[in-house]
Amino acid sequence: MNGSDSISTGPGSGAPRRSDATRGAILAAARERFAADGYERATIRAIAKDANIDPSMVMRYYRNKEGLFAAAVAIDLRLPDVSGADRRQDAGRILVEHFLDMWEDNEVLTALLRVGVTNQAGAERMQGILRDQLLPVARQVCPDPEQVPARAALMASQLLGLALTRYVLRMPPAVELVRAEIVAWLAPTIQRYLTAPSP
Amino acid sequence: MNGSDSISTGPGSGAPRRSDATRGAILAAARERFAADGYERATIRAIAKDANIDPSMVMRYYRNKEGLFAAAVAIDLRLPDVSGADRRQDAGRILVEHFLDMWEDNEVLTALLRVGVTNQAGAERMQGILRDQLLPVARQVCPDPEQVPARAALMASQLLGLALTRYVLRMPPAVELVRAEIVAWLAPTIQRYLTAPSP
DNA sequence: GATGTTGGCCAACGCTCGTTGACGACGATA
DNA sequence: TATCGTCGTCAACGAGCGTTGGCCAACATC
Repeated sequence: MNGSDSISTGPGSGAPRRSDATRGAILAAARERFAADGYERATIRAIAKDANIDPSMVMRYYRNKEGLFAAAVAIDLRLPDVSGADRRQDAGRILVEHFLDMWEDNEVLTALLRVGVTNQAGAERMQGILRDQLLPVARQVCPDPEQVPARAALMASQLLGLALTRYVLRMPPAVELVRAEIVAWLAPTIQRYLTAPSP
Repeated sequence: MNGSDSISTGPGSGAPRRSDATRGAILAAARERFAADGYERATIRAIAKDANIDPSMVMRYYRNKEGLFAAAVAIDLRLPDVSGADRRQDAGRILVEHFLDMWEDNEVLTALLRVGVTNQAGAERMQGILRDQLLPVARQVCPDPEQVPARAALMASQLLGLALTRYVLRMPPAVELVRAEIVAWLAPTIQRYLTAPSP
């Protein structure tokens, strides 16, 4: 009936289709290419070849390249709750560890960062994540509600900066840092940005 | 005589030429486009149009797109000396203020960051800047020589993270921070990354 | 077994890109 | 004034891009 039924961006949109495997292969290939090459150089043709299907299938399932990107980088950071009195003073460490977990096994984040830098839609997606996911966390632990956006932005600057130097630019000294070092250095920074009195 | 004489990447390569104005216009337009659009979307044609000349002139003067990029993003951070005993304890503030100065009036840095994220040559250029310019500064103030690379990388992560969120992604809360706030929040972070005992 | 729907491939479109080479106009030098 | 290197334009090339539409085979439904 509805023509747009055949365009889906995720689960929960009806019965399983025979093409679900192909759709998944396309999404997986797209994430990999977007992460490795950025928006412009990740071509539909290359993604289709990775997924072993014809480029026209990508258009059928995701309408156009923008739709494919939107479907490929749907992200839930699954940020932990840090509102408890005991966890509040550990928020920095908890958040840094969580971010490292997310980045290490999730190429979607690399894709999003790479694309966000050169693509308006990608940048807006990242702004949305800051607003909808990072800001609420800051609100949990930050004393003054008025300072929440600024503190969330500071936290984002340090966490994204680490991701940038380590996972995207791959600067050797940043790559060589081991997990424990990163946590030990960054956790106090994040903790201070979130809870320390305004300097 | 030498054909490659006509391809120059900067001053000091001989007598002034009649085409110096054009060369400069091309470089200025290239910087603007690379900063605004990244490597792929900054087309030679668009740059040439901005400079009011024919695209083929760009090729004649800079050989190809890669050569143009290399010429456009030659960067000297002009990092201040922080080796004096009195300045050493102020290194964080001095460096943060210097970085803000550099970023605010210098679109070359935005260009380099935008391109570094999606282009291998750009990424290598940034690695070179970390190695040749940031690392020596860390060496001036860092107690243990063995820790210099790690500490420089931490400093880079915070400074580039700020540039990323504020000047490239333009996340609203990061844009709204005023200069004094940024210095007050980031200076202690940088100072700690450089001089605090290993945690 | 006929019919309609879905999954997939193929060939082509219009467009833009980086790049090339031929050619004319200008200005310095002799 | 004649010559020659420099500056600039114009038209075109081959390639790759996103995207489209037609076609065929496999499946589901009756």
